[in-house]
Amino acid sequence: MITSQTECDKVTRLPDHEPHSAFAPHDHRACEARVLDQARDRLAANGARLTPVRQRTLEILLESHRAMGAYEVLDRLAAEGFGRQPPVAYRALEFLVEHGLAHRLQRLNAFAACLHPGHDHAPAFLICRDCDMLAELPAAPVRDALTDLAAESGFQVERVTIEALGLCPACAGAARP
Amino acid sequence: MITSQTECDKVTRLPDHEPHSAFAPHDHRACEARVLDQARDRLAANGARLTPVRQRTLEILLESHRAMGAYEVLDRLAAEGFGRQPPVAYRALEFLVEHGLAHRLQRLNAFAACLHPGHDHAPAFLICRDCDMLAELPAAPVRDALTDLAAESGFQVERVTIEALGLCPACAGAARP
DNA sequence: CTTATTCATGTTACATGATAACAAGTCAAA
DNA sequence: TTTGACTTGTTATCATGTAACATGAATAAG
Ligand SMILES: [Zn+2]
Ligand SMILES: [Zn+2]
Ligand SMILES: [Zn+2]
Ligand SMILES: [Zn+2]
Repeated sequence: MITSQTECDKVTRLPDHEPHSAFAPHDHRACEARVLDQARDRLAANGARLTPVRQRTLEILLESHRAMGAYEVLDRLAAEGFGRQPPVAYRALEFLVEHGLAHRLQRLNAFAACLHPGHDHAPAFLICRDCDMLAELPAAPVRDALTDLAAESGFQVERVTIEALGLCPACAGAARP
Repeated sequence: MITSQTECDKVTRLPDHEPHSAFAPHDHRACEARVLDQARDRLAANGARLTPVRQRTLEILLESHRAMGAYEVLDRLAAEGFGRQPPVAYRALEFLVEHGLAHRLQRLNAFAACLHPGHDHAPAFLICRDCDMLAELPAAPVRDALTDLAAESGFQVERVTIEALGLCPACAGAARP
């Protein structure tokens, strides 16, 4: 494990790194390219290799702001000539998660590309129950509230999972016009 | 679905309902009996039936302050003469969750008895990575922090999962003497 | 350059988690 | 007492996740 739970969270104030929420309309090509670049930098810094399967896995995750199941990823990889057995996908996904390039969504048993891989972070997730879109949120305030509460009973928090299910702006608007 | 996300959270200030954290040493027999009683009351109020499988499932969950996998519960049920097929356990567990008598732990793919079933609530969970013990925490402050953050991007939060992994007081003490 | 070592990729086989669909039994209201 | 809702059980199948092992590629020593 290389990433740390300590989150930067300055990221939301740096337009270059986090220009908008995933929910806001945006140039997604640029979004993909930017993340891929940052990912490459980060791996180089860590001395880890972005091999073809790994890169392709990241690209597949990056195609949309949605979480994908491991088998969905595997089907894509297999169709492109990579191995067709589960460990192929799980290993690539695990690698990406370990290096902070993807997140695992516990509620969904699924994975999603990290949108600001330049920073170690443990974000909160907003998952739209209607369109499956996903956004990362700087979780520091939320996490701190939890860590404080836990400390009252002597519990030492190490890793936190914060996932919200609900309606994204678009779907909320469509439901109630 | 009968339970609501709206949490009472007054519960921690009512010694009768939440005398102590699950981590603190306590008379667990009394703990079990109290929860079982409250569960009965609640089901009666809802017009739902606590059938033998359901009661036994709840009792099994209540034996420890740990989360149990569905198949672990199933093995126990089967050994006591109930059905030995997965739906037997999943249905009982689903019933308990629907009526606010048990929680599902997303990180663990497991279930745990609710410790204060007298109130609708969506607590945060503290999970000890060493001894697997589990505690419920009133999550209102944490949840509110998240709901506010989400609102800034126009997202409407409906359900929230908050689970922390770390060390309980006992295990933290043992690790660093 | 060659060999040793590590890391990456692929496989098979299996373990664990979850649900669909159907049959039979139970219970209470009409 | 019959109806209809609910409960329990089954079989069968799907979904998710790993262990263990063999082969191949990249890197590091020698
Ligand atoms: Zn984008
Ligand atoms: Zn949506
Ligand atoms: Zn107890
Ligand atoms: Zn512990």
